[in-house]
Amino acid sequence: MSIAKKPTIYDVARRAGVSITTVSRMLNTPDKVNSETREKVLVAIDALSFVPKAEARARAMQHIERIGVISPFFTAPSFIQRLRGVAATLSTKNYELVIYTVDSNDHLQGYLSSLPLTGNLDGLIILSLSVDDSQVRRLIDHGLPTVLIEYPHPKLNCVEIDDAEGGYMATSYLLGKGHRRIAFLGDTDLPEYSIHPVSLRLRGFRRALKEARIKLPDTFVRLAPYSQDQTRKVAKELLNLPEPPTAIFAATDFQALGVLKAARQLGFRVPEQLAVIGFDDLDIAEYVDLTTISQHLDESGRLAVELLLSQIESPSRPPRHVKLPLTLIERQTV
Amino acid sequence: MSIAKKPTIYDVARRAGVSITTVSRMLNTPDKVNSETREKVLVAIDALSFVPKAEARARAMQHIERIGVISPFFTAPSFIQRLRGVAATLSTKNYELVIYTVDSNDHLQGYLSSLPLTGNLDGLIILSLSVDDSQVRRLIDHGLPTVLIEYPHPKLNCVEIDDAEGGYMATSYLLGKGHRRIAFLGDTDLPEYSIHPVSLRLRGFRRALKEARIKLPDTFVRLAPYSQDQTRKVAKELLNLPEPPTAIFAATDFQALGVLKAARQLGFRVPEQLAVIGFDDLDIAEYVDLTTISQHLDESGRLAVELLLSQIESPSRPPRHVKLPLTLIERQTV
DNA sequence: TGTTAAACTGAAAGTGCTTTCAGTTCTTCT
DNA sequence: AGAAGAACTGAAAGCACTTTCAGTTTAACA
Repeated sequence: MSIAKKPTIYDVARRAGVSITTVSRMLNTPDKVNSETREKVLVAIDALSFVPKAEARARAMQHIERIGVISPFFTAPSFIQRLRGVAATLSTKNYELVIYTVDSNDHLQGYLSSLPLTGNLDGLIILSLSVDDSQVRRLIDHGLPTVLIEYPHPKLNCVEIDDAEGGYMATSYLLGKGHRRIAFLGDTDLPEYSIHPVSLRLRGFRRALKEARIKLPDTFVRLAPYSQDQTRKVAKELLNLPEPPTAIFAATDFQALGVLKAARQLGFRVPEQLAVIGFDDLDIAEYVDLTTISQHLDESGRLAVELLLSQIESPSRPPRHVKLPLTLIERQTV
Repeated sequence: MSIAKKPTIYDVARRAGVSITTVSRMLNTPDKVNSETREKVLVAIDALSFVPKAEARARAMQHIERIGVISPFFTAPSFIQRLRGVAATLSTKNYELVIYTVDSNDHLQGYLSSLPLTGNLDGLIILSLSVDDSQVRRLIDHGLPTVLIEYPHPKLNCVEIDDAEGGYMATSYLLGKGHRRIAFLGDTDLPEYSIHPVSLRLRGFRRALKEARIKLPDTFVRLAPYSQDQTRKVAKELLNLPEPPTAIFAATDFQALGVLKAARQLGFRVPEQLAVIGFDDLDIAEYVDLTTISQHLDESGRLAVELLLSQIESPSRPPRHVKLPLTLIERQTV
């Protein structure tokens, strides 16, 4: 063994008979180099067992091309669909996507305090999680561009959803179809700290009924844990009431599915005997012909990435808040 | 207020009224700097809350364990469910999860050549993508522990699915229920390079029929692009045949959904007039009561992570191949 | 007071890599 | 065959620091 000098791209370039530029390109944007050249370089790299020095790279690159997403542990399909929008947009941009899933507030806390410091993120997207003022301060102080989805904050970029309006829309639609006995089925997965989207949807629901001067029996507002079984159980209770509702507004599509199944099992015909409207417009909604409020989940992810990138480019830009329009998707369950 | 740029030693030097050299020395060999100067520099550093960039990054990079997942651009729900298994398992392990989505073979090629070098990865999971020998060689040469899901390779750890067997199981089940006119509906999303899982499922299907001495009309094997519309269209063609099948084996749950919808639209009662069996056992399958072959998608992700971690711990261990058992889930569509 | 060595300091030359920009080659279309 | 473009490639200019080396100061001593 001779003097073990670490090979650099210069060595690789010389050996491969190309310029260092080409070697670098081969490493970073391989699709922009001819496959023959690529092969040559690869051979040289392997022969020298060359490893690019991370530190030098970091220096030369003004940004690291990594963006992080903090998401609740993704069992909920809506998170995934948002994430898909993020991934789709990012994949064309040559950014690395790092996923941090959190299952508790503590966990989130932890990420929020360490992530800005380690400094190897160009930007951060926080999905369906609420952050408090002090955490926001830290993010801003450390200059980590951030965008929030679903739980807005005045000092940061946000993609907001007008949940109350959505609840109002759904309810008005049901009202317009002549329903007067309308029930609400939401979930109980309440984050203790901030306003839960489902609560806002309920608020919109209440407002619509109030404006239509329809009194709402207490028994018509039900919350069930976010699971199929529980939802089905509660839906059945609703349908077994002496005077059951003629329509149910489920706060999420996922729960609408539970309602639909309960209805089927109890022999209610949809939409003739029971109308069901959901909220989200998950992929599944289309398969099961669920009428729902679309909140353009994929789009929200896309938008978040765009906000983030533009913030990364011009860090001094004031934060933007974008509210995605909600759309009523008429299908077969109302 | 906006603190845009991170400070560099130039900023510190200017502020302290010294040269960058001095700042650097102050940082690295403080004892070689006059204590007054030292004080000045220190003040400037604090004022700007300066952190040497590259160093911070290098440090951060060293201590964080990262594992990467290369996945086809995830529109298919099955990828997502596998990914979920990966994320779930990793979240307890204090690893960073980096996602690379690819949309073409070139793209994959690119990642495979650069990731082992610049990726800074401790391990790699390749999801539903086939890699050729030379790429495998490189992964091994560079000592990047890797596990493959769905497309196996002898030299690497793999989580395999016995697709042919699954096709056989599904078909036998249908046969057992008395069906004799059984059609197959697969997708056409064939990767040019290797054996497509759907082809294997078809193979199992054919074998089961052959063993039962049932002749299979050519019209009963259909391929549709992986989309709801297309699938529905093809399913309808099948059902509009003069002698339509009494059962359809859909190569994926996603397509089974299309079949179900087509059946509903054409007024076929399921399972009385048409039995449908899928493959995958997506979450949705349960909601729609689809009878299907479960390939334990979440579990495959979990397993992959475990194989990977154990390989990271003992790099010299020979590659393992694990075949997850398939399970027939009886629900309401057969 | 003049020397001289010790203690500092800053300009400039690396460090290993990325990226811009202009030039070269290869296609394709007319 | 020629023109217009697309696809590649390399020279050179960074990036954020570290290090060398040639000065300046300062201190100390005769």
